[in-house]
Amino acid sequence: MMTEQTNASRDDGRPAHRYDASLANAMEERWQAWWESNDTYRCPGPGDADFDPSKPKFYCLDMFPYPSGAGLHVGHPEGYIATDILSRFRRMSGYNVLHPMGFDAFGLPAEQYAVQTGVHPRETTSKAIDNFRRQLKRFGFSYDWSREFSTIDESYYRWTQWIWLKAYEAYFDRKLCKARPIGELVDGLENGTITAETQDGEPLDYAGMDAVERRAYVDSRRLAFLGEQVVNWCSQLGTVLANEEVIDGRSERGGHPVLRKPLRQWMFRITEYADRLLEDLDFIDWPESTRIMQREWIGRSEGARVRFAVGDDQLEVFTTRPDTIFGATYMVVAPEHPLVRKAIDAGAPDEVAAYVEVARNRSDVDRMAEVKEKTGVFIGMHAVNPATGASMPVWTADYVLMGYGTGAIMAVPGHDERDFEFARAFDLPVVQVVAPEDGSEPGPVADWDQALTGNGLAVNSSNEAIDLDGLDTTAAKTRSIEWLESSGHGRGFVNYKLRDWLFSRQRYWGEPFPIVFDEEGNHYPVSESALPVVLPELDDYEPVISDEPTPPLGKATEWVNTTAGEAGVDPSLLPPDTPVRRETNTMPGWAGSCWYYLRYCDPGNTERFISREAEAYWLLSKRSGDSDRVLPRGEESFDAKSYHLGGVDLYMGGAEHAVLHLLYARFWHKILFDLGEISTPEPMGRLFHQGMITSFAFKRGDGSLVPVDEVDEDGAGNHVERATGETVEQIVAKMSKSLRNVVNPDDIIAEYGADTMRLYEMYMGPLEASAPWNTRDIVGVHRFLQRSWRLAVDEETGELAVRDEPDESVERLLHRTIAKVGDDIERLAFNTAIAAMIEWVNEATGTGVTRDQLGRFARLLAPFVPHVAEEFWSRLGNETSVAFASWPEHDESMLVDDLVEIPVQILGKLRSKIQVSPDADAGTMEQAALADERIAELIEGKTVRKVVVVPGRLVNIVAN
RNA sequence: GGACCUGUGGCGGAAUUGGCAGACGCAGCGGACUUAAAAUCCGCGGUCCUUCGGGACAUGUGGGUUCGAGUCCCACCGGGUCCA
Repeated sequence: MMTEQTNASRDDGRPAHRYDASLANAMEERWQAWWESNDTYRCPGPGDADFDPSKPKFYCLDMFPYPSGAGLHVGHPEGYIATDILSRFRRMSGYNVLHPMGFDAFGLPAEQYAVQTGVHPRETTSKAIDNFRRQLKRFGFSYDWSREFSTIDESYYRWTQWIWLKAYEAYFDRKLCKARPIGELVDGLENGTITAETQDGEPLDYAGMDAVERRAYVDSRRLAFLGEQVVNWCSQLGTVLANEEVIDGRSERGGHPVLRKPLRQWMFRITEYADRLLEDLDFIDWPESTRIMQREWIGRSEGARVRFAVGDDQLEVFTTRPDTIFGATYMVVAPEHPLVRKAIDAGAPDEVAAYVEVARNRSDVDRMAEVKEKTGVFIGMHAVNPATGASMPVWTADYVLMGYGTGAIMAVPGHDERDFEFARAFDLPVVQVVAPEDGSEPGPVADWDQALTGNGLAVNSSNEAIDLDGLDTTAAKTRSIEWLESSGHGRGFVNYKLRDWLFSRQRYWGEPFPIVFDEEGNHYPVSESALPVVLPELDDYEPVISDEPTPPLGKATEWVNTTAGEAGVDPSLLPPDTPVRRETNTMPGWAGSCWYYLRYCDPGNTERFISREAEAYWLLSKRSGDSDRVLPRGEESFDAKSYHLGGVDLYMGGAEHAVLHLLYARFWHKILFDLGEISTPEPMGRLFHQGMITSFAFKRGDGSLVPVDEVDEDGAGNHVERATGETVEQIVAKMSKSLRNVVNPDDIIAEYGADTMRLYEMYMGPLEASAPWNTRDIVGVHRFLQRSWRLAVDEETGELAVRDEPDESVERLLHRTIAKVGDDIERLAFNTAIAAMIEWVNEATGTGVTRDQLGRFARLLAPFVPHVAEEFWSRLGNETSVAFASWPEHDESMLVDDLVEIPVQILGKLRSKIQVSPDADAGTMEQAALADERIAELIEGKTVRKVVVVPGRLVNIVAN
């Protein structure tokens, strides 16, 4: 099948056929070309002539990369190598393996780079993609490149727009707890089966609304809706940012200041899905840490909303402790709260306005942090506590955030730590309304040095209408909510930290929204048949730096100002000649990555975003057995007992996406599931985060960093800065340009070959752990490949060199190795799998192997080092790729030795060893142990109190 | 401040269920081959003591459970991540 490899031309005196960098590189490139010309890794799916539906499926997905101009660094491929090993292993075990790759190419960095260089982002992006693809291919990954796409492809973002339209044309039915077409809401409202309500669940009078109000109401219920929100406007980036993208009051990317201002923006009603996003976390095989992060992000808390009278106004608060309402002694509102503005307008002291001005410029993080000094100011108003009738002062303080709950709290200083500290700082009254559960006596409140925050029994909590005294906290909460509801002072309420998802960006390099506005400002969808709405060409895509958001797409005036017919609005919605303005915002960078895993199943489909057949095959997996593929679709509820919730069998990627990307993708997936477009409620059944590859860096005595290439190591293991001769401390740090400790995979491959590089990254340690890159160590796995090569090939002649009869112990160990490597791959424990193969090669070195043994070894190697494996496989006379050879079998009886060595302990300390048959019973082992010469000597004159025997493991004699 | 993860030779790490701690690799040392070196092959290798049989101490520190603890429990110290 392939021509013979030779290195005969070299003149360095080394054997002509030694496995070294030049031989590895030549061989790897030769096999990569062969795979490409034979479509070796093309993966047929439903609808393809050569698709075999009888095989089980395995969908193995990497988080696709954002192709930066800098190219790959050695940290990138770690996860890709791991998934490639598992994909190859599954392929050899008889699975249809879907293992795709593509590029997440819209987004801010490309646009910023384009603005800097003046080159169109499409050009720079496609160059970066070409470079990434070249680098990835050089690793010999078994991706089906025929399925590759980028999120910037029109044939892809057409469907991104289509999915957005689906959300636009849907609402969330709170009774069914799922998305339904918006038409069902309109019908229900018209015939009275659905009651209109606010976002917070307060009823609205739909019948009493005029046509404009009705339209506004229905529009407000869409899953993708236009909301007026206080947004994070970053004038330097020229865009608004999601809360998640703002850290410490600055943009996550670039660290530019962010201004808060109200703006009409496209939003996603992700809050409606809060409970389902929370509940389904229990059923997916994800790292616990990631599920915890998502739970905390969603931040569900049960409690009550309570209304307090403030003069003629009402002040509504959210509290998780409605049972402590009798202990509320003052109120606190966020500095941004409308009541503060009102107080200032009504002539509050100047210090109120001054305080608001200062607080406004502090970041949420600073404000939430436990600071020594509590700050705040009385705004000159009083609220009435509905439980006690007491008049309570209203303060404003920055420890209350406008973004959480209602931006106002009732302060219960006796039972809340921050309220307590605030009350002490400003000499506000403290009242005890909860007694400790254990019956202890906390003494008079004046002597307390901290709040009593735990659960307990209610005290001092009764009036004519309600008596909580003696109830435990849980019962008191329930009782107090009943009273709030019956008395009209409030109601039970579940609050979430999760906010609705701001989905508009004032950027050029993103997906346009398929929507237009008429002259009254009403919005109309572009019909499906008119998709995609293509991003117009612009000569000048620079953002307008201004405090007023001005999307660059506004500059494409001919594109923006069009007619309904031209834009593709359904004529039944709007006459074709109606003048309309296109939406000039674009979608954020997250959009394309929300559903790309679906598209890989059927990337060329022009009729649907994914065919139902492809989706059913690749995404729906039963918990056991694979024959029955009937879909639980339609009105039936999803049967979580029979099916995995998610379709992707393994999703590999960094933990930095634990919340945003993974939450957004789950949300989109659930919308599509509710609308019957796909058949699983979760996108990713199993998630795994590979660790980070770090790098050594060096620190001077004063803490400053020394570039890695300016440090030498002396013989004694000390590190010395070359320029000064001073000893520096070695530390482990993230790879970064400034530390000059970045390693480029191209260099490593040139020096050792891709197989060695793959092996090294997997041998560094457990996949989930971070480990420092150490180029010095690579030679170890390279030598392993050299020894493996020498087992098979005569280094002088290049001929296959095998023996005729197998060596007994080499054969025995090979069976063990096959068993261990298979097990280890299943557990993603590639480091120990490699160690096992090294042990076998060391055992066989000097002894030699047979053709048959080499064939099995080649198949063991195939997932890890596909090029070397393919070479061995081919030299053994096989015509087809080792990628589809079956995984070698092992004989269980070969795993058992005739005799095993058993440690014998006295009082838990190792004293001797005995040889017994592996299935020896406890009695036999005890006898053998006591009969052992050395043991007999040691227990001489002592009483044997007990003998612990673990058959096959050890004997422990308790004697004294 | 809280939650979770983590700590094993000079270094990366192994020990899958409580059962011989340190697999495998790097670096180091010794030997073979070589005029020499590289490469390769073989061997040694936690620390301390030793009469060379072995013994004592060892998985961040201190306690506990157990015949037996790197592994389980409690407290503390250091590192990391997330939340506040």
